[in-house]
Amino acid sequence: MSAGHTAVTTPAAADPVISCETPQDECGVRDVLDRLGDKWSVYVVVELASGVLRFKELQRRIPGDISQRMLTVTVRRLERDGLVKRTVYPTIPPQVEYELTEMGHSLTHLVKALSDWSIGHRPAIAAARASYDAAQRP
Amino acid sequence: MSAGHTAVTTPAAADPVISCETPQDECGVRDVLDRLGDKWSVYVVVELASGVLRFKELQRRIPGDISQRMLTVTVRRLERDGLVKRTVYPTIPPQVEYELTEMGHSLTHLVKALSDWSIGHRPAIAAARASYDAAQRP
DNA sequence: CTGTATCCACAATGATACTG
DNA sequence: CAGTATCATTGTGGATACAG
Repeated sequence: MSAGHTAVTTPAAADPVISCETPQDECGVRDVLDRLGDKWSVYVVVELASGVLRFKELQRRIPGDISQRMLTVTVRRLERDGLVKRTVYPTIPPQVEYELTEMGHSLTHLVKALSDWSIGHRPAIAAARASYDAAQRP
Repeated sequence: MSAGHTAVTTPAAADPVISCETPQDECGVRDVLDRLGDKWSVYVVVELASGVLRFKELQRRIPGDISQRMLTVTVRRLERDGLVKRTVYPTIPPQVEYELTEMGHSLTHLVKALSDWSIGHRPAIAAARASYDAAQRP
């Protein structure tokens, strides 16, 4: 080990949660996180998890009033990432169907786990926030 | 079923990934997603997963050069949510240790799953993007 | 060392109007 | 219906200076 700095908090350095070749690497986790992190992608995946939907129907089902523009942007990104398949029927009026790809469906399991965790820990998080806020404003 | 609109894409409406009381509800999933979605929280959780770390050491380990300000903001949010415990030793110079709470550690499993999925599907996502981009620019 | 306080740049989102 | 284009607004993050 290199000397030269205090060893006060030399950490366990146990099993890393994300293992990369280089420490400064992100292993592409950010790619997925960016998609999960934007405001609407998760909801699109969630809605499409149960079946094929047209644009307008998808828009109606997503909680929180997603704008036409943002739904377009979001499904395009998901399509580009290979998570969503877009099928255009050249009818009048136009009809476009969206569905998850196989990879998209595999993400569903993660979203489900995320959802379960969120719901399960919601009270604890709320309590922690209340406690923290109370401590900050005596 | 209500008549009045085409039943072209009546979806399966199978098992919902996220089940809420009201369709417009989010079940607090967004609370967690907001934390997972910001630029640094996941990396803080990842680094703290392997042990206790001081501020500066945490900053050094996080990939991508997090600024002092953003690290402070991030750990404060995590602390408020009850995911991180902050311990201050009133020494000179000051010494502050960060560690995951039990709840924080439980999140680690999710992050691990996320990481695994990301790494596993990284090539597929890259291929999908390349394919999509190629199709857009003939 | 571990912060806090400002100010600033830019990306993400939203509102609106228009089109095939 | 399913978009695209444009503009306005907001949120998030980064740079910097300063403090206990």
